[in-house]
Amino acid sequence: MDEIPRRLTEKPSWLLTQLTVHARRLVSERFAEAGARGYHYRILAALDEFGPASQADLGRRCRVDRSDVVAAVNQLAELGYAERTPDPDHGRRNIVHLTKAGSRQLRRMDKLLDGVQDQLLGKLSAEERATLVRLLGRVLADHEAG
Amino acid sequence: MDEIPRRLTEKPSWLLTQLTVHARRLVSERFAEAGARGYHYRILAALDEFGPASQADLGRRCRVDRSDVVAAVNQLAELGYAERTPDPDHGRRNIVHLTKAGSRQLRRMDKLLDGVQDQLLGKLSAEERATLVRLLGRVLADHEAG
DNA sequence: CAAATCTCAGATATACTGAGATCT
DNA sequence: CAGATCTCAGTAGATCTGAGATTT
Repeated sequence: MDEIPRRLTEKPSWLLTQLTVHARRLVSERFAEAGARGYHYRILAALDEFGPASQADLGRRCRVDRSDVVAAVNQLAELGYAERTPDPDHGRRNIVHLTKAGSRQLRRMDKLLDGVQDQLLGKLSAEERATLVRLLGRVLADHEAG
Repeated sequence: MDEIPRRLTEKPSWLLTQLTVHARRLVSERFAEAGARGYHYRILAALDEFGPASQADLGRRCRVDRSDVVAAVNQLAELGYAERTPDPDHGRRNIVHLTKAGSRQLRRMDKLLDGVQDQLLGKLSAEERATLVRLLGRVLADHEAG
């Protein structure tokens, strides 16, 4: 395996981007088996945890652009995992809600993702994994806040 | 700030991809000030540490696709940061080497990146930063190896 | 013929921007 | 009018694929 320049391997920004490449590949390969995409999981997760919501809310919660929520909800609706109904209190707004098939699909994706996290974190101990998740979570929270 | 579904915030793959979004933005904004791109830094770093190399070697060392090395070296050559000369021992192969201006540009980018790491890791202590870099490095090494 | 190299042309998924139409 | 929403069309950067030409 070719040696990577030290300037890169010492920098958190490089480590993050490179690891993300691996993570994305693992995730999208698994999801592809279930005919799903990353955006689908995000949106299904938000619908499951917070209940029916407008597309704008879904986008804000899942960090998905307003524009991409449209396409993702279209796909979820075609697959029968979500339904879009007009909001009676607001003509322009839609209310998106989870179907039973959508719940099942979410649980299916949960299992696929559990496997991915194991593949991803490889040989880290349970304690090291927890530390990593805690540190990443704190850094992300700092950026989300400020 | 809208609440993120727990399913997401608990998963390392989500944390990595979201943090990478922030990291990339910080890096590319800084690099843009110097008229540079991420691939430029990778390649300049490899040239500096390992000396002149073929484009194929550069690609392997920097994890840049063969196809994108071509474009990046074109740009570096136009900017006067690298030179491409045919390999006398191998007709098809080029040898890329760093110019003095390239060395200076690399050091300039080093300084920009130092600032980025501080912005990126925000409020983590020195010890926490070291832990994070160590854990990320181990995970990445596992994937690179296997 | 196999294997490595360089190059181009195009695809992909994620993220984003601008604009327009609709509604409160 | 401001402000939120939905939608479309298009852009941008990073990564990768396929193919062809060249050379060992």
